[in-house]
Amino acid sequence: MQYWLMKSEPDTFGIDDLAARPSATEHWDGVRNYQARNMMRDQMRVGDRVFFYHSACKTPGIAGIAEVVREAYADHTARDPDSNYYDPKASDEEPRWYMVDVKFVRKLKRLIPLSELKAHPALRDMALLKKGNRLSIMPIDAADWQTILAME
DNA sequence: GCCAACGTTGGC
DNA sequence: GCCAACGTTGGC
Repeated sequence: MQYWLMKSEPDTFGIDDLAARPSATEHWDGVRNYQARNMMRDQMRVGDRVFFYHSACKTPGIAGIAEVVREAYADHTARDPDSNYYDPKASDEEPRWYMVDVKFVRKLKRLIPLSELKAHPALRDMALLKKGNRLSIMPIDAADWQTILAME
């Protein structure tokens, strides 16, 4: 099993929104970065655990835990001209963009802010903390996962 | 295939 | 709202 971190803007879709969905499950549409897409499509498996990260907000940080419940399939928003994520180069034969389904597991006891992650010596090499990193999906080391859970 | 221009992300 | 970092696009 693999651990991941996925970013979302809480003003648009936060951990509470995921929890409120039917079956607490939502498809993770709108990924439009090839590196993120490839990880999602090629490596994410049912049962993988995900840190739900709140980005572009007042206090960015890790808000909760989710679980992958369906592996990559075509992101239909790429075929919808009315969607913000519409991509004219996507087709039914060549979807180009993919999404997975994730299910709410739980919120952390408190949001663990980015500032605390940065301050933790053991997390120095985490991809999330690398300068200029803008990937919306990234793998998390098992050791880092445990370190972060211990910060709750 | 290079690279300048442009758009986006996301912390602050 | 600013701006650094990065990805993508498209002319040549």
